[in-house]
Amino acid sequence: MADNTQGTDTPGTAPETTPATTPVTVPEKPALEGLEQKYARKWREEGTFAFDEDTTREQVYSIDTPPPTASGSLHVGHMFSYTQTDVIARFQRMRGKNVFYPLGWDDNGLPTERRVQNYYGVRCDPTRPYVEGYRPPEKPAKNQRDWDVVSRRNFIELCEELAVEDEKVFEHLFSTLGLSVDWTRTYRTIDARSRAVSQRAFLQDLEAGNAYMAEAPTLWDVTFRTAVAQAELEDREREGTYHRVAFHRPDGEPVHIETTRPELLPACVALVAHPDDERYQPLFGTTVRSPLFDVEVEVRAHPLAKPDKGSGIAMICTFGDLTDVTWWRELDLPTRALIGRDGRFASETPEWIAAGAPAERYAEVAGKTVFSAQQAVVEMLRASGDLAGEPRKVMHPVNFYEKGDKPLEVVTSRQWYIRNGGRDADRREALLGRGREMDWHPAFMRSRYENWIEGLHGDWLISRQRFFGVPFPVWYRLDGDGNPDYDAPVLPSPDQLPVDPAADPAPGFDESQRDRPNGFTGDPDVLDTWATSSLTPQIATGWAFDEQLHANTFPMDLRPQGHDIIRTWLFSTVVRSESLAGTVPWTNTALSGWILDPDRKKMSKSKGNVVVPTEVLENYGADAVRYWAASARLGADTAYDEGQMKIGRRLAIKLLNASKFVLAQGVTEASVLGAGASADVVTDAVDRALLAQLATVVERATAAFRDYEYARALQLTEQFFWTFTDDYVELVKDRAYGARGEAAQASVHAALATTLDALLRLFAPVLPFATDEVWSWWRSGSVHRAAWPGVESFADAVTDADPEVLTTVGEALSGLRKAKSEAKVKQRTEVRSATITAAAEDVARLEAGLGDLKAAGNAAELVLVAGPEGLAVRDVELVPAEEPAR
RNA sequence: GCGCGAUUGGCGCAGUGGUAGCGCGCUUCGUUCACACCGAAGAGGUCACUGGUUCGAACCCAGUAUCGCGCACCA
Repeated sequence: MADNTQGTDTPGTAPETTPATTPVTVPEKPALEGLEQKYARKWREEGTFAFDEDTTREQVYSIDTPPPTASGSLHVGHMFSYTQTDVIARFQRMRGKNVFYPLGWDDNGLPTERRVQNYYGVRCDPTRPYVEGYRPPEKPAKNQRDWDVVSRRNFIELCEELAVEDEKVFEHLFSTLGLSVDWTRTYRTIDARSRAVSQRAFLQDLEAGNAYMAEAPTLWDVTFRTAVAQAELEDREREGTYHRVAFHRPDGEPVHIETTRPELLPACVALVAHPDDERYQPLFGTTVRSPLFDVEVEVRAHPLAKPDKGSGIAMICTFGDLTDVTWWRELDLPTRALIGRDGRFASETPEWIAAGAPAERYAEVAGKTVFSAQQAVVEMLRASGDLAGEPRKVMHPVNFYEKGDKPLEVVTSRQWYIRNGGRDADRREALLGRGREMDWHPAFMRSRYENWIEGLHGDWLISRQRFFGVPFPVWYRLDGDGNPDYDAPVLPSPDQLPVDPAADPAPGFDESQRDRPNGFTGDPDVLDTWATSSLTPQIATGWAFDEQLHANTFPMDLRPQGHDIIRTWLFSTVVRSESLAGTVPWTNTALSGWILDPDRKKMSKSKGNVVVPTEVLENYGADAVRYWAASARLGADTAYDEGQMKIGRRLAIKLLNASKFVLAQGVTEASVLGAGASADVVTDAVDRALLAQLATVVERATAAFRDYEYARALQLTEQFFWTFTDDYVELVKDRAYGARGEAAQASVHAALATTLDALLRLFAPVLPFATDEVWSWWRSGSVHRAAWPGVESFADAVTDADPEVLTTVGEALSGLRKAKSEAKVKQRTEVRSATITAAAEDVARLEAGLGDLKAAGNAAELVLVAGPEGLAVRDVELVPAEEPAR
């Protein structure tokens, strides 16, 4: 990274307003309560996080925020991952970047479709005409059959209407949580612009040959009646039953195969065994006849067949699973498809099954579901004696649609695809290369991306036989018989987008010609939601709508997202950006972990263990919740832990109180080194040590933040903060009160003011509310538009400073406290005398801070002795409680 | 089967070559004028195991085990 550490030299952004010194006003009793509302409103009113359009690409840091499903439920996981992104955004803003931080709402897809249906009591039928000014029923009908049936356009309008309500709830949560998104820049994945971008991108991919239509075997969900893509698959262990079934050689000898899907016997096209399998080598090239249906099939060899599985020879059907598809394709086998889109066997007897007994047997399965057909076939096999032995149960993995609950079938259908490297080595390499171009946080997540690409079976199937979604912007001419011409689709021009081919007539046609011979028909399908979600960088940055904005924000700087959707959202976005722009969509990707239950299981609504985010915010405060989120590294699955929020809350309160103390000393902006005071004021070794430690913390925290290690930056800052309050502040109180003269006091004031100033900035990304509150007590503007701290402003004060002075004096103070603690007396008890032995260099350090040490330890006499041992406080003589202190 | 990650005090975690750290919890003490939504002090760990490299290993290398995840397998 070539970025500078300071960011203050980037003009036009993050202006630091430094008028005359702001008067200091500290509340009597600082508190966190109410800060969220106060500052969320203030930031919005003042446009604190507004993106400045008058900018250049170098000044911008743009974030491709995940659009939450607004119709979904609020979850603590939202607060977790969105906070992690916000912390990064705030850091970049303070470094002087013009942060482009829009937020979208994902309202395109099945969850929204279902919610709109149930909420309004309507159903979508894209063949219905659009009704101007349609209103849904007052109350949704109880029975689904009584629901209103509306056009796709009406359905989308209802969706947008409901989404507005849902989004308010999310926006309120995110706002209370302190997300510094630019609320004037929101989009919806179903709004007109997103649809236009999605359709335009598809058309561009089509023109470039990256999108194409093909008729091919496809994974099919019989419940949703739609094709599904590889990325939507999920393996589930299911019980299956192995059936040992006899095929018959011409000489009458049986060949036994084992199958979990005997019902597919009528769809059998071959048997296959491994080429090296001696048992079956004599059979390769010969034919056998299937039981019951008496269809002649070849015995073939293929290396994918596993000799140790079942009987070592498998029956290939069109299609039982994806392996069947592979064999079918590679061995160039015939197609004998029987299972339809409804998941039932074809009702007509297929032509490859002979009349007579075979056809009569087929009649037993015709029209049946897979389940019923299997029962019928097994019964017939038993009767014919072709079932060898008893079926036995096995557990085996089965492909499911991730949202479905019936196993997927393989059905041949005409679908749209986008090239994603699944069938094309060059493209695969290009996409792997893009993966290496991006910085992954954490880095090891890239292997998931690579695993996925290397395991792709085929191109990305993007058409869905659903009603709601972005329609394909495609029409087909119909010939004189009313058959569509798929080879030369009719396409809209870009300025017509978005279009709905179900409602809008094809260009050059009249609506009256719809579905008429020599007329046209609209493509009935909608795009996979990921086909639109994969374009969030284009949608958010104004691709095709605002070229200036797009040029200033794309490729984006950061994609934050969950690691569970690397294969879907992340990968598909890279695919689209590669084909549309020939570039990575972003240069960094940050993968958030999951929120786990205390028992280490992923939190989910179904388990009934969901915590309501608004209650958590109410109980602990936004800064505390953010502290919990920011304490977890990227990629780390994290237990839901309210204990961590308590710590965050304590830290935020402590920050308010410590700041109050510092400001009560008469410290003002003029005391801050670089802002008013000059370095030569800081004369005391303890003060110089504090600033030296601060310099180290600033440098290390900045480096950590730049590497997206915000949790480490927080930890460094926090640790320093506690040293500051527990040791430094205790040590210097005496001088701060002016007990040892004005020069000594001025030195403390400068150190206190400079440290407070830096701490507020360091904490600002994580604790935006408490820090801005303190900022308002003594500074103008918002800390969130102030520059990230650098060491330059106080570098002169730490030249040759020894940071160990504070550490060593602090250690000695601890020793005195321990003596009092062991004597079970009050910490304020006076020490008449004590001896401190330490290494020679530590004795020198103690001498440098002796005045502070005596004052803080309430010690009259401290004898310092140089020795070979480590630091030790001994011979502590305490003034008894009865004896009044001098 | 391939790949990735984790394994550190009761719990949650940091530490990536130089004398084991933080927070919670626990024990004891203390209402000191920033803070009782507090502070001080303390107890508690052979850093999963085995071997190797090194003057020196929680850290590097090889392997093992357990847990988690991703991908693949699906006859």
